[in-house]
Amino acid sequence: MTDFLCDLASYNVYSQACPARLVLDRLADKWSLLLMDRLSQGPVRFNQLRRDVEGISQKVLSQSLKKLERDGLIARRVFATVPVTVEYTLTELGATLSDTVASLAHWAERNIDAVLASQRQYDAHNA
Amino acid sequence: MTDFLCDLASYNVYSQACPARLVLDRLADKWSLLLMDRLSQGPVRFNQLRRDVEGISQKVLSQSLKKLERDGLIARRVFATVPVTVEYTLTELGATLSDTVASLAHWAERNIDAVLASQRQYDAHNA
DNA sequence: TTACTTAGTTACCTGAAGGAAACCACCGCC
DNA sequence: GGCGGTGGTTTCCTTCAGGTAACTAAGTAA
Repeated sequence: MTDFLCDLASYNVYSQACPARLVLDRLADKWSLLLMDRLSQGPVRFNQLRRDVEGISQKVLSQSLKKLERDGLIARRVFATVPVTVEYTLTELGATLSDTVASLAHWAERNIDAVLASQRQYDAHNA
Repeated sequence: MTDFLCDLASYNVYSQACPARLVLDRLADKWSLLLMDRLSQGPVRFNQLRRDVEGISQKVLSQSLKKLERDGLIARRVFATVPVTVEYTLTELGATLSDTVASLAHWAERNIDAVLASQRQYDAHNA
């Protein structure tokens, strides 16, 4: 079994050692995709993100942003205003990912009804 | 702040109540994306999946497949062979998602080096 | 002087995800 | 009779992501 995804780099996402799994794992948390999607619309400040992405706590927002920044997907810029302003933007690298992220979120939006219907049917069948 | 993703359905992915978050959360576990990607290449049996997707345990594989089936993304077919054969395939709904999933995994593969480099730089800077 | 804003950090706690290992039934093979 | 393969379930345990709440610090406005 081979996979086109990893052949060129002689990696295999299905392999435990494949570093691409790190990327997948990073995005596979509760908030990263949502934050990436929000930032794809333009620069946003910390508290604005916190208000926009409902339900995220200050701590987790801070942690998530740090991880995304460490991965080079977003950039953090501090402005010496009063009070201090911190602006987050997608990097070029992050921007290359945003289309995919958007299409994922877009898919969720378009197909949520089908998914919910399937869940109801499944639950009814196994009741 | 509005989002093109949810406007038509009067949903908002950033809203806690948006059901699309359910989909995002479902995919945001350790194995779902990997399993979807593996199944996008064609039908696979249980133990074949287990062998291919390195590191997944029998229990978690079983659980993940059930959830994906419940969501209508994959189908389970039992063949009365000896020993019994169980084959998993993407549904039509699942197939519409596989392109996006593949592009996400593909992105990870192409850009893993940039991500790892960014991590090293970040860690060096904050040492 | 009190309160509010900015952007965080820290401590504590809990639930759920996931790993390990054993167990099940069925059957073929040798 | 014991081993291997099929496809699971169950139990137990641990880890960690994430939630809550309090705290910091600097400055502004009432």
